[in-house]
Amino acid sequence: MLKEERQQLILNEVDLHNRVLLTDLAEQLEVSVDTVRRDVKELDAGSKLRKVHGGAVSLGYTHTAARSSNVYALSEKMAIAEKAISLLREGAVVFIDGGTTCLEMARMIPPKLKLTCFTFSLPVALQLAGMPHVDLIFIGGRISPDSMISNGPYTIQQLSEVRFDYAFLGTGYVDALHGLTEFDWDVVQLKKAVIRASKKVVLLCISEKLNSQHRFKTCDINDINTMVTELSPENNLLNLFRNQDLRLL
Amino acid sequence: MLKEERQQLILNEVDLHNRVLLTDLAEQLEVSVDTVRRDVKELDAGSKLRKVHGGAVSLGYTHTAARSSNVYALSEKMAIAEKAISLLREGAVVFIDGGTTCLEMARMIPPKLKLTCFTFSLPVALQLAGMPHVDLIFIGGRISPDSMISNGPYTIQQLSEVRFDYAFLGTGYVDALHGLTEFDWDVVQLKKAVIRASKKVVLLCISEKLNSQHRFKTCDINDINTMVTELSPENNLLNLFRNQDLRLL
DNA sequence: TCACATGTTGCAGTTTTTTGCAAGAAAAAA
DNA sequence: TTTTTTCTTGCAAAAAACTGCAACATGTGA
Repeated sequence: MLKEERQQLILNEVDLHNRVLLTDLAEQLEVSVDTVRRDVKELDAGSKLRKVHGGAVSLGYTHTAARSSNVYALSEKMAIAEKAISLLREGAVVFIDGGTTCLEMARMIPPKLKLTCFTFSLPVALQLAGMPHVDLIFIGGRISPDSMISNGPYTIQQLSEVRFDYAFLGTGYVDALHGLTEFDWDVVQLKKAVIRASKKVVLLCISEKLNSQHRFKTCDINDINTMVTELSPENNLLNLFRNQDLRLL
Repeated sequence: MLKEERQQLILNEVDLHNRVLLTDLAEQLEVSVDTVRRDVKELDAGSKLRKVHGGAVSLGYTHTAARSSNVYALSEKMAIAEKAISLLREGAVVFIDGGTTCLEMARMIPPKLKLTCFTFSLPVALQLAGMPHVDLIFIGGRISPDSMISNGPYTIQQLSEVRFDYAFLGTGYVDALHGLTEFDWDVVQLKKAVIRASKKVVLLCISEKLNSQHRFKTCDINDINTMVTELSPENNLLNLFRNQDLRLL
């Protein structure tokens, strides 16, 4: 039997049953487990399936969320994400908000860093689900079609039952005086719940949003422990935020 | 024998059998393996077939192999999805399982049909989240990186608090005698919880899976109300399932 | 016709690929 | 924790691929 042929059969089997054992495949194909293992390794390298301990799983689900081509101010957001990541410690329990900046952060989590991540954002979850070293817990509820995050009383209730070391939050608007504000009342309730559930709150915020505000208030600036922008912490634009306990990064 | 003629015969063989061994060709054509090898190399360079170690495979054959983006047996799954969708009624509260068949079903939900959909599959959720007429509720919990679904006690507990009109389920393995079985014990617990939460259970199952089984049992065939395959309900392959209360579609 | 270039084929020696095996490491299970 | 299973690594045998070479056929031009 040709290697090619064998690998095709492995793919069939995996796609059909979602998950198969190497030993089962070996028996079925009448080759040694080592051979199957090598085949599966190759197919994995070629992104045809995913190799796991003892077997292989189908890749049918995982459209590895290709970054939607046009993210606004991507380079700034990547800079923010990079700084935010430097706050992560092995074994930490963190929450990651929705939004493109937080999504960028999720994407940039180092592949060796073991974390427990909570999120209620589908795109963030999809991103993190592809990382085997990340223990991912999705906070369910009614999904809002606009933001792709779960929201509502059920979600908030679940947030009341957990506790994060760090919450990495985005915001619609931020102002030194008026704090974090949002367009949506629902979103404010949700973010409040996240803040209540976190020991420390890190705000990821592109400098363009500084000194803007809207109707509904999430929290004061003082409720934030660390604010991450793409600017240097010494930048004059941050002067109004240079106070008390707020750490700039 | 002319080289041209010989190469044509090689192509015929490849198209006929999808794969051939160089040694077989050599014997058949009564030339040395080296000659065949050189021919195959040329044909490969001309994209007439694909040369692999020890033989050659047809291009169509490898094309189905390189379906990283495509779903295995897509047309069958679409046929199943279409039939399953015909069971949906305006305003129904349904659960949709993970897996490519169910994902296909989610994708094909008519744009005017108002539904309340529950799921614990990230890809399915992502698909449904884009549909404004669908009220989507994600059942949260720890996300398994393999299957992109939430699982574990938390998920199961939440499932115990809801009630669906219909649950559209996939399965790893199905057998008339042994019922629905899975590779993973966890998955079985989860599916059991779904079945408990549903008034009616619809199994979406490609015919290729019929008469296969694995270690852990989800339920008996009798616990399923409707089984949907891509086959006509009268097909002989379904004879073993033609019993009692099971409705074939 | 002859000399010569060109292309094809088979052979031999060497290199590469594939495969299975075994021992220790790592991971999962009990 | 201990036990079992799986993974990794290195190795060796077998199969296949590659290379260079020689033999042979075919065609070309003098």
